[in-house]
Amino acid sequence: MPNTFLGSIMEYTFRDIEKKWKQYWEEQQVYKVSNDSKLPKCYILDMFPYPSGAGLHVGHPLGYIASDIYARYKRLRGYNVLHPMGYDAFGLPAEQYAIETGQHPSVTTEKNIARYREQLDNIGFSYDWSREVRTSDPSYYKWTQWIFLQLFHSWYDKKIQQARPIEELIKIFEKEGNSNAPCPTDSSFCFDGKNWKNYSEKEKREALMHYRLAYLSFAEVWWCEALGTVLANDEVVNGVSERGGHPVVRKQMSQWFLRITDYADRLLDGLEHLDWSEAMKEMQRNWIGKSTGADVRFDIQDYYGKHITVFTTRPDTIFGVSFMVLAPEHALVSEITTTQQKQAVDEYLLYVKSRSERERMSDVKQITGCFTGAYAIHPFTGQQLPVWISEYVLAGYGTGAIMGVPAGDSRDHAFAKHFELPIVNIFGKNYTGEDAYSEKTGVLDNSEFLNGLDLAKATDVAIRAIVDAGAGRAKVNYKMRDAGFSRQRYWGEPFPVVYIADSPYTIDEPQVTEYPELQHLPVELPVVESYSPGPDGQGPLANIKDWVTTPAGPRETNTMPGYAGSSWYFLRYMDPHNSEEFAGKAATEYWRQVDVYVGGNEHAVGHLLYSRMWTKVLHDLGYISFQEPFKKLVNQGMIQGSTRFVYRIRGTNKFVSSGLKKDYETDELRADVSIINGLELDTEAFKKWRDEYADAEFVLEDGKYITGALVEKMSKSKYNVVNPDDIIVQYGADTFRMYEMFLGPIDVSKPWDTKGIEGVHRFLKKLWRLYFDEQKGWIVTDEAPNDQELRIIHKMIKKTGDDIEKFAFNTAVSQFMITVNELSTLNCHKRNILEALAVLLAPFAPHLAEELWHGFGHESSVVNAVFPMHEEKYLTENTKLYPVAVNGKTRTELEFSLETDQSEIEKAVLADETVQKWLEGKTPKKVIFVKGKMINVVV
RNA sequence: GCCCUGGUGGCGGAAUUGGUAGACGCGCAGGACUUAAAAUCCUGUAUGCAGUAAUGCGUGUACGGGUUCAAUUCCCGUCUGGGGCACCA
Repeated sequence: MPNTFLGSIMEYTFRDIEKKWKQYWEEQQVYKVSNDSKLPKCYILDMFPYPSGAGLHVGHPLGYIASDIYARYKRLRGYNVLHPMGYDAFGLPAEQYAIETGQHPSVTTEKNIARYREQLDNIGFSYDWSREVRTSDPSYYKWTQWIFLQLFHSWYDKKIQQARPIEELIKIFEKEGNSNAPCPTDSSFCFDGKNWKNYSEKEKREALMHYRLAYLSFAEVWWCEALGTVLANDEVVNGVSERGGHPVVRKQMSQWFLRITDYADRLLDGLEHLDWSEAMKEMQRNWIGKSTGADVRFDIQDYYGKHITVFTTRPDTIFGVSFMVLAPEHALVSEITTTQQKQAVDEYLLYVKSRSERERMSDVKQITGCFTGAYAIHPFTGQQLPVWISEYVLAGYGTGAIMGVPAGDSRDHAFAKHFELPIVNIFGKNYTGEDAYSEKTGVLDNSEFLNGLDLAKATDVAIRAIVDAGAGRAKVNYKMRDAGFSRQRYWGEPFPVVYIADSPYTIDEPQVTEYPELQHLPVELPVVESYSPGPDGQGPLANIKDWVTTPAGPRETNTMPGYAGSSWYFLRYMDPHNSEEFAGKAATEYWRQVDVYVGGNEHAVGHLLYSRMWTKVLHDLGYISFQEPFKKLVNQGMIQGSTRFVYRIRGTNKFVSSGLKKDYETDELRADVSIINGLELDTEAFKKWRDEYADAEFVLEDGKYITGALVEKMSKSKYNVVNPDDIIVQYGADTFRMYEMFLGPIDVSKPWDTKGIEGVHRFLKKLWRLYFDEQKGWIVTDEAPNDQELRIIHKMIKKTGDDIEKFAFNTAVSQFMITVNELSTLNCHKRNILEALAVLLAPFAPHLAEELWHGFGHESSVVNAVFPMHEEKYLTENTKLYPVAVNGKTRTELEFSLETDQSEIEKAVLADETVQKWLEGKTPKKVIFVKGKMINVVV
């Protein structure tokens, strides 16, 4: 075999090899995917990244490498594989950076993307870059806006559990009002056909707003007076703004919402058929938080016709109520608070305004609240119940009010104890007086007609009684709330909305048609000079008069949130250059769902729920024929950083090695991982690292400076970031890819350790030497393989296939090492074995595999090779060395044929010398024999 | 606080369905080759005790219980690391 393709150097020269084949792939367009193929399809998708200014660190590509291996494997198995990549390019950090540096987000984003691309290309992915999408590209967000229009023009028909066009709802309203399509947010809002016809245009639109899937309503945001802007949760730290530490308060603002709650049941039920981890499904179930119970109405004393409605999952405990608690934001608070209590309530409200929802839920030990002075009336006993407000009741959950049942709920119990409110024991002996009894077993007491009833059965009886008394109804409640869809920001999709007489109209509505210039999609984000917030908490767009002002009326100045563009991007990859539709029907019908979706589990609820909702909406409206976006989901864990510490003797510029630090009073400081080899600090590099350390002195141990180490999140500020580019320069992309996979299971977090990569690199060099000799060059022979060699390669074939299917890449890499070790020991250089090995290697180390593949004389890329088949006959063994245990402890090993039956084995085992010794003359009770596994003698 | 998830040698990790715990790699120690180094190769490496040794016996998968002939694996409780909790993406 000629070895001219490599010149005379016969070492593993990964730099040349990788450069050569990257160029070849590019020239041959081997990763270009067609929508027109007879092959079965497979759609493998990575969660696209937000292109941050910091670039990729070694943690980011973990999932990308895994999906790339899977994608390459599927191609070898004969699939037409769609494996695209793009950028989630809108987001807060770019805008923040713009505020700080004055650079336009589109400029910095462009720069960051170029950097990401360069880093991604380094790693040798098989992406079809001709399909790249960017959410901030007008040709992309045109369709994000278009989907928003569909949401605006649709409502959810509960009867058929499907979204329908809003025109159909208008026809229903004209005919019969809303009796058959009750208002999703306010069941008391009723009208008939006649009412409808008499409504003004404005009233009609307000009524419809209660039904639209994208609608305008009010929500609280963090408002910072000093900065004159709305802040993200992230930007609020310990109750003050992160920038400047200014005070912040919750403030009501007009916001767009998506009516995701209408889809709650379908989002819940749809989980059943998804190939996602149980944990991930469970998180979504908890987020949706479906619970069944009852709405119960309590009249308010001295306020005729006013009542407090509570949602409870425990109507069976209705006789245990001894007080009521409203959320501080509850609309009734201002109405029912008595003059005597007003000051106290106002003070309490002020306190609550500064508290985040998180704090309110977390601080269970700190009990706060305030009496309103008002009383509610128990619907059965007529008893007076004091009405309190407290931060532990959240306005957004249920009805924003609860009935206090101290004997049955631990928070109510703590509240009653703290404020010395009465506790009614309705559980007999089960309630001890110490803690609430929250089990659902036992019998009720002190509960009138429920007395003696089993708790499990009492719920239905109680609900019936509540309904009969006209005091409420059975109710299903969801913890999930509608999704806030407005951001007071610049760097996001503008809404295709204008306000006419203060009412929002989308640009495709008839009222706007007289202004054709307004009807154009996309509504492009205007170029701005400044990113400072607009007046009254509006976003920066409000400052651009030219843009805001249109002949029809002012534009909406909010922009869409980060998840808008990412909720449907997987559809765009199918047909990324389509200018007529978000994606053509032929394309969506061919590619359909994503077969495997790989990404971090931090997206467990947000992104994954919104994508599922958008897919269902597009399905309901007839645009696509499937209703789940991601069939199988694989979550990758994080690669953590390994931070290094140096110890400075207090008040000096002298640093003491880790082992000696106990002798001094020291300060622990982070040092950059790049100037530390293992644990040993390069003291000269350290001096150069920062000016302040230029004349640092060191106290060494054994002539070395040993640093301290800690595993934590990889981040720039912790100086523990490792850049894949550096690793690739030193070891090559193939080593990097295999090492990332070798680190451990894909789904768990593990620390990065640059030292360990040597092992994988050594392995690739060892593999190389099966094919090449340093002096002789290509040494593969046509000699026929023997049985032992065949067994090795077939075991390898089976293991690789099985492991890739399971996403168990770490064990696949181990198996490669075992195989190469075995073949090296056997001095095997046979084509029959090594050609198959090269193909198996292709998904993991594509550059090296391509080199080897061409070494065999192939003209086409290994990407298009065929994955070898394993043959069972090489895998079956006919004898087994059984571990033999006495009373569960392994004492010896005996070899038997797999055909040997139990009685024969028993005989042989009991005759064995070692077994005899451990039996100590006793007769065995029984012998447990598991064929192919083990033998256990029980005495 | 609530929800999800992890905890196995000095380190990353392996272990079909409950069936020989520690595969593979790093690190470390010793050796070969070399003037030397790098590279490469070989040997050993959970731990305690006994033994010159081969080896033998005991302990051991965060901790405490339980089920089982047999538990890293199943059940109950405790401790602890990580992620999410609705405007970071």
